[in-house]
Amino acid sequence: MRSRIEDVAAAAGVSMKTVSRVLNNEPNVRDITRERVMRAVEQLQYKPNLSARSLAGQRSCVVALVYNNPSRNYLMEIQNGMLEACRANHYNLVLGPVGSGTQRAADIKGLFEYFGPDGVVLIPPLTDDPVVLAYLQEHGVPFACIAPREPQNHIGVMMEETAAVVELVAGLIALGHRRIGHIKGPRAHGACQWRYAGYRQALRTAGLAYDPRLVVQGEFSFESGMQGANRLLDLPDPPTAIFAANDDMAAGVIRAAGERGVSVPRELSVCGFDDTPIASHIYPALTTVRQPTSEMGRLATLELLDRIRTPDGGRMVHVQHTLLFRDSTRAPAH
Amino acid sequence: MRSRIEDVAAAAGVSMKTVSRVLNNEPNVRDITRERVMRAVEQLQYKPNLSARSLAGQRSCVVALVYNNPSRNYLMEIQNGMLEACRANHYNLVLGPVGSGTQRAADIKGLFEYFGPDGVVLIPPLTDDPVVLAYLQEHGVPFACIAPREPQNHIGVMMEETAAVVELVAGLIALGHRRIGHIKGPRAHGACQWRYAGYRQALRTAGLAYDPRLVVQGEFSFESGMQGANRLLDLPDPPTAIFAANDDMAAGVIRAAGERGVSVPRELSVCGFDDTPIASHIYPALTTVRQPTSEMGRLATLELLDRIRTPDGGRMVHVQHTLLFRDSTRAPAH
DNA sequence: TTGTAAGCGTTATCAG
DNA sequence: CTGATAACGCTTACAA
Repeated sequence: MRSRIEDVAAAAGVSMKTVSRVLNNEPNVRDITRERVMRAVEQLQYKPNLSARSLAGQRSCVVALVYNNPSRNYLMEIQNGMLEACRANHYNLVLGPVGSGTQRAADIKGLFEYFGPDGVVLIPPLTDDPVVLAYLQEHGVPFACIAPREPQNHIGVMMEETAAVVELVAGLIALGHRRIGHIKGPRAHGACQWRYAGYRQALRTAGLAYDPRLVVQGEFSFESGMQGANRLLDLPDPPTAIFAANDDMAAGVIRAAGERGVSVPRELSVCGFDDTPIASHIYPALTTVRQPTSEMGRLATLELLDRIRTPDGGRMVHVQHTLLFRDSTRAPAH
Repeated sequence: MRSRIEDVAAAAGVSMKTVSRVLNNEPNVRDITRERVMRAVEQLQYKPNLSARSLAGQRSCVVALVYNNPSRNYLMEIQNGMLEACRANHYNLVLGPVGSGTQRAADIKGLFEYFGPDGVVLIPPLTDDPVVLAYLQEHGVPFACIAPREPQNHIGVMMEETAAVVELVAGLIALGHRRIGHIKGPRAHGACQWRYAGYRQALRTAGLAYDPRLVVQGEFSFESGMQGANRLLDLPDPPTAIFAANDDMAAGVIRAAGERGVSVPRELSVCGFDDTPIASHIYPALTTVRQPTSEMGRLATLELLDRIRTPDGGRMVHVQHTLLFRDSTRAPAH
């Protein structure tokens, strides 16, 4: 049979409460006592019963990852990072997919009624969702945001996306490109505004005029990348380079170019954002920006746990990007 | 405050135990009583407390997905399917990544000590892992397998992979291909033996000789697909078509061909297996076999829950494959 | 610094 | 068929 806290107490010659104090890192225990308890825990291979702990402690020891439509790869990376942080802190991770439209309010309500997570991590595009944010704030649920549009109001993790894109587009300009197209991400994603801002800023810095015809709206999907590319390449004066706001769309651009007989990178340079596996698996390999996504999941969870444990704990952490110039970009033809 | 079972009992004018009986679909409750209780549950918006239930009921209401190194897309699909089945049955899903080598025994032990899942779903390559299977059997833990090498001994889900590959390779032969290469998946994956068997069977049926030089070992990775393709294309008499045991390797084949100036599908036909997103996002789009992966996760979970609830419950479910002939295959050049 | 006793919200036992 | 009462293993008062 599995050992209980009572057995540990007996073995260490102390009371249950003292064992509980040691296990929860509470103060007011002498070091000697603490050690004695730890030894008993070791010997008996004691593992706390999570259900009992939750029931008595009126907390769930659960954090939820709440999401809606993210790219599978992105979600998987975030999830892995969160899992790591959860395990290290004896928390459990619950997945909280929510539907769209009116469904999402009901879904998040159900998640809380059922699992009662002690806190929540939000990823785009839900990071900026007013319905979800309102629910969490009203119910006083601690939450951490990944890549929110308004970082100053929240705790969580972010990357300087604008700066990253400025560097990326400046790289294209340095190669000699003067007409650079952009395929935007969906409006609901706050991050896409940062990426668009970086595109414009890079042009401005280089003294290049902004041509609105070179900017088209995408939806982050491969197909929307193809459509966007076709629109841009149909222009009387088409761009020599296209920056798509994510890798899936950039892959769509490469595919569309291939189908039109436009050679990448000889006749068209393409770059994306995220460095998902597809970026290095398509031909030619994609120039893109790498986010430390898994690390962002881990850090967001850490900040969330901080906030859970202390009312004003947690802050907005910044992580670094990495530019990856690969085979899909080159100096323009002439 | 959240309503408890006691409140429901009071509202319905019955005892707590009777409410519990109704909630757990236990027998020995009159229909009238049952209805009365249900109405009270509705009115009070009663939701059971999971921790209390686990503590008292000596079960965790948790099923674990135990995995090791699968493709991210595959894992994500399985996970989604499991999540659906778990939610529908008021079970919680816990992710159980395990390391390799000696680590995996410790990891799975830790998973059980910590979460005590009521059952486990195994996916390749862990489905066939003797260490993991031994642990589960010794501890009497119910488990379901996805795509196991020895389906007759387990409950879970499988697809007729051999038959699928026979159809696929027969398709290549029908196009006129006579020298067809194969890049195998890792040995630890039982499924790869089925795929290899299908390749050989299709050749045999068509009366084509088996040439061992046309079969190379891969590791399911994009890179190993590139390596395998290079080895096959370096042969004095290279194949006109290559069947890679999964899509990532097939994508690697296309990339390697591109880098050598070999045109796909004009000079080389390529096909994969799984229909992951990359299959439709690379250029040319990949001919492949679709598995209903998410559905497999869902079905495996249902069989597992059946087995958890009744000692001999659960069986090996078969699911259908779908052949997808796309742009990466064509009749050979001459 | 430590211990005692009373819950936490269910399910299981066993009696009606 | 139904109900009172004792677990389940832990934490939180409160006492010492």
